[in-house]
Amino acid sequence: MEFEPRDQLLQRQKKLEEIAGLGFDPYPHRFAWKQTAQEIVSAYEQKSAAELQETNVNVSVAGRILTIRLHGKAGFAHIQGQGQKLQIYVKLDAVGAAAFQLFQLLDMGDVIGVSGHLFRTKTNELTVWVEKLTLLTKALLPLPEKWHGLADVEMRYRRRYLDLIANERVRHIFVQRAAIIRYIREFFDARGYLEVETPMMHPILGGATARPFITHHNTFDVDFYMRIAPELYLKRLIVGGIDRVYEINRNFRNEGVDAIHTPEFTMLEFYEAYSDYRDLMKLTEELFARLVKDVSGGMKIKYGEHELDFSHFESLSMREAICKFWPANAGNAPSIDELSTSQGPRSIAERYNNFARGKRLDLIRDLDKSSSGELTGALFEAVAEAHLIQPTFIYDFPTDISPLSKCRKDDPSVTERFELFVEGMELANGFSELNDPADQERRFRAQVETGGAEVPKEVDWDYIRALAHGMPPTAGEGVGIDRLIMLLTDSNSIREVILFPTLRPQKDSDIDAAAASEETK
RNA sequence: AGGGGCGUAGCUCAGUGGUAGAGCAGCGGCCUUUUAAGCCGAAGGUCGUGGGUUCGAUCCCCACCGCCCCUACCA
Repeated sequence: MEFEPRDQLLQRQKKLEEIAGLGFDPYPHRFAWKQTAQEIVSAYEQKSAAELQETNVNVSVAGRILTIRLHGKAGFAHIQGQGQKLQIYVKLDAVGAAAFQLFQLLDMGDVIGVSGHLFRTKTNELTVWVEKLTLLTKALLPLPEKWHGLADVEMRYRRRYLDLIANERVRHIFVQRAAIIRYIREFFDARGYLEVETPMMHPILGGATARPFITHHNTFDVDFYMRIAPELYLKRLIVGGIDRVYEINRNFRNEGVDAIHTPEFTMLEFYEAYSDYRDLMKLTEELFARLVKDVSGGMKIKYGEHELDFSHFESLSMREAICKFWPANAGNAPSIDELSTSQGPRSIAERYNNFARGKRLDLIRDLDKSSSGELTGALFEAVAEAHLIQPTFIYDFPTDISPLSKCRKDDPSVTERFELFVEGMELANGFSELNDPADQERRFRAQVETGGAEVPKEVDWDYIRALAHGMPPTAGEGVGIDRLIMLLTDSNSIREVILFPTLRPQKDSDIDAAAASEETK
């Protein structure tokens, strides 16, 4: 072991030997606790000093020492178990000479168990009057600073264990994350959905447009793609008669990393037979409203500077959104009719680019190479997306950017597809699933011809075959769980809601030193 | 990928073209109801790495490494 701070490590190793020398086991195997700190606090925090004295509540509780205040022949400490802090009072007279000697050798970070009774101090803090003190684990490295906690963002992510000990909010976020996901499961289970797990390693790319991670299977001697979406497998299950199905699991996309993107992220995907995208919009509104209520108690949540109101969801077609948020001074505002013509989006994009050049905004690129559907999508992103702060459904996505969605009967240039935006962030994407195998084959072929790293190299014939066996009319949706949790926990980065976010692997001094000591063995 | 910012003691942070400081943690001592405990004492640093400018660089310049923010791609 060659960790920093070297002097404190050595000091603690010395104490460890002293403790062992006194006959105490520094790493015992178990501790017969009777209560958690949480149980003690919730049961007795309302009890007065007199009540505690009368009932003489005996407790046995374990936790990590966060602070120590030694006063000669007595001392206070706070221990923390399951996120709950609890003060203990250790007095020479009460624990005896040997245990007090042990107490004096303890450091912040050590894990201990204490038995005794509850009382209140002069300042009325609920405290354990320790009668028996047991060391449960000696910590050889110190905790971060007790008042400011751990602030260095990089170290918070790399050594999440310290972040969790030092920063209460971090623990709370992951408790909430678990509760939110549990709630989602209950929501779908109650509606007759079956939760499944489908492959993470795919022989053919599909279900989304994204650059994949590629891995290799030795025995088969073939490459697999880490999945970018479970979509095509879940729809095979719809063909197989699992009429309501969902999966909550990781997707992997080999793309940019920023506040709302990370290479592995958690996605909820769900599919229900005999419904269409309108049904899913209703379901989505209900799910989100319930989650918000569960977390906040009301229909509103605070996110950064904004107050987000989930009691009402705005709803706009993509073309409407472009018209609505068309910037002033950007020339003639487009109309729905103009956007619906075959050359409309192109001339509108030109108008936008002329405006953007003057404002030094980013241009819509590849005007000549793009289809009118692609340009409509690009216009939406350029003009409207950032304005969608309050919960807003955008629907009627262009067909050529929606290869898995059903077209509208009255307008084949758009599909029965929607996305939910909050805080300018895409949170959900759902549509009436394309179930015409011939149409699906045409669109897959078109994709393969287009080419590109984010597009499948071959047609997924087994998926087409599944559709040929008949997939009932079905609606399906994906929800970015991490982003949802960002919103519900008022977190400004996706890395705040992922326990061990993907970071560049480190060559830190600790690792180097450890490696060095490995070599010298 | 482009632009901006940051990197100083184990942690949280000051600071300066003349080789560096505080608080906490750690160490020695005092203290039997403290709570960011207190008091006394001592210790702790190749100022991210490598170049350059300079009599002299932690500070100015360049490159690199890492992280953060914004923009672009993407969910």
